Amino acid sequence: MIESHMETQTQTHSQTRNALLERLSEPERRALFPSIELVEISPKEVVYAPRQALKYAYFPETCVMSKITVLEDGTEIEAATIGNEGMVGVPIILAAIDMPSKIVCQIGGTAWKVPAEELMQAMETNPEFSLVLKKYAQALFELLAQGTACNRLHTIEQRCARWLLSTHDRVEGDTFSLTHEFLATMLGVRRPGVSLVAKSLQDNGLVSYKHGRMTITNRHGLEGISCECYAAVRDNYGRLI
Amino acid sequence: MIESHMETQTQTHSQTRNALLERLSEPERRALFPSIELVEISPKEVVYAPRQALKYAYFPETCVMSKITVLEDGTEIEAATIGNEGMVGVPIILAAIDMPSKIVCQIGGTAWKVPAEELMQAMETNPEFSLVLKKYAQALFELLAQGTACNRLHTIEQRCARWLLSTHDRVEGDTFSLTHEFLATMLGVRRPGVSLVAKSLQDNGLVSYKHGRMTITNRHGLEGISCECYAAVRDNYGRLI
DNA sequence: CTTAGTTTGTTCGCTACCGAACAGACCGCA
DNA sequence: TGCGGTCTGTTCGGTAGCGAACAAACTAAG
Repeated sequence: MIESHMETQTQTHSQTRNALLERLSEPERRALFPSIELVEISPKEVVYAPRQALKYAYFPETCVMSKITVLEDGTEIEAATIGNEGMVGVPIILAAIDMPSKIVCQIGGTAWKVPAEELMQAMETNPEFSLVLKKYAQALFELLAQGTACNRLHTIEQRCARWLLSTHDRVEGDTFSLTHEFLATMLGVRRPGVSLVAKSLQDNGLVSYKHGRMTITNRHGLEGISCECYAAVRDNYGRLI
Repeated sequence: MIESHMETQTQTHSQTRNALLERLSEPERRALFPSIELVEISPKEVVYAPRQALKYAYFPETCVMSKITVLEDGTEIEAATIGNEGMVGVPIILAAIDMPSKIVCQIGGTAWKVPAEELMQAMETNPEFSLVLKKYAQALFELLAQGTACNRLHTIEQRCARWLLSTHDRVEGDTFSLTHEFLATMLGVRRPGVSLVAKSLQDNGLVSYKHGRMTITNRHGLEGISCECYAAVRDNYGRLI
């Protein structure tokens, strides 16, 4: 449905709006991924539950997903944000059939869905694309390493700003759906903690929000508030890809 | 020097005491890694500074290394522990020429040193070994994801116990060199915080220490104190390798 | 054995954040 | 237009851990 809709609007998928897929020409994409499919993913949708078989990789276009660590008591906390700059399913290229993490959709939107076998086959047949995916895996690897430091050493405000910036980078426009409750879970803090910070950001004109809609009104200001982790991760990605 | 010493003691290196290298037969190892070398690494030695060219991979035998995230203000904090179960240099197999993290030796000992080119070549020529390294990369990947949650949500005591257990797994015997100061840096906390916890562990007979020497006296007890992250990471490694 | 350097013990006041709870505001739906 | 559910504002007391500082214990080297 979405597929045919897009067909008429774009040049028969010559644009994927995903940084990794864009490294392939349209004929290469068609050849490597005969079963590729554009799907719509809804907010809160669980794309992969822990230990669920990794049958597909997803290359986000306009959606944003999160890699979530789930603890025994059910507590969830975000480990990584994945959007149009990357892919869900790095473990597939590392020969895993499943993973302990959970993948949840943060911000609804579209993503390209590719069967795991086709992805693995593509790694074999196309060395250039294989290289791109490996470098993305490396970027994600170092993102997680930065996250361990960030979660331990930075304040809610800093991490909140970081999260807003990296989500803003991945969505269209300046407004997206986001509740304090949800952000609190992602950051691993209490909801009132986020509310307090959010109010302060709004009072300072950096963001504006109302009942589940967040708008970034001053990116530059947020960058000043954010911890260095935002820039560190972005720059490392830029160096690699 | 170490090389010739070992030659006389072991069956000409038929035993590597590294879980990953052990997946190769001795002839395979000789063929794949003509330049492999057993080296001694000293405590506190910086094996890789941030952004230093990744010329060698290291497969620890008796040493224990740490992947460290370095922040702009110079603060350091451990992201992962690497010992005889794994390797230093996963980014090499992900086509990186360097990385933002730092690699430091925690506990001195021996490691097998392999030129990056030989490792990359081995990935090409030996699919089974390539698979093992990919799976280890995946294990490390999920270890970092667990670490983001752990650093945010678990107490000093829990993380302290986790660290002691995972180091204990990687060294010979129950005693190793470790100061509170050093452990505090690894965990990203103050030194008195560690001293307090350490004293409590000692009072409860779980460990015993004096002036830079730590002895694990009750592993089982430590496992009870530790957060779930120790077991989660260990089990995930076990499933993969 | 002495001394200098390292390691550990312990204290202080302070702050960020927690867990819980409740009130008010907003929004979609009947 | 009102009602019920969702979202945000705000408060409370409590605690884990911070930063700084200093004292005591140990150990190695001369």
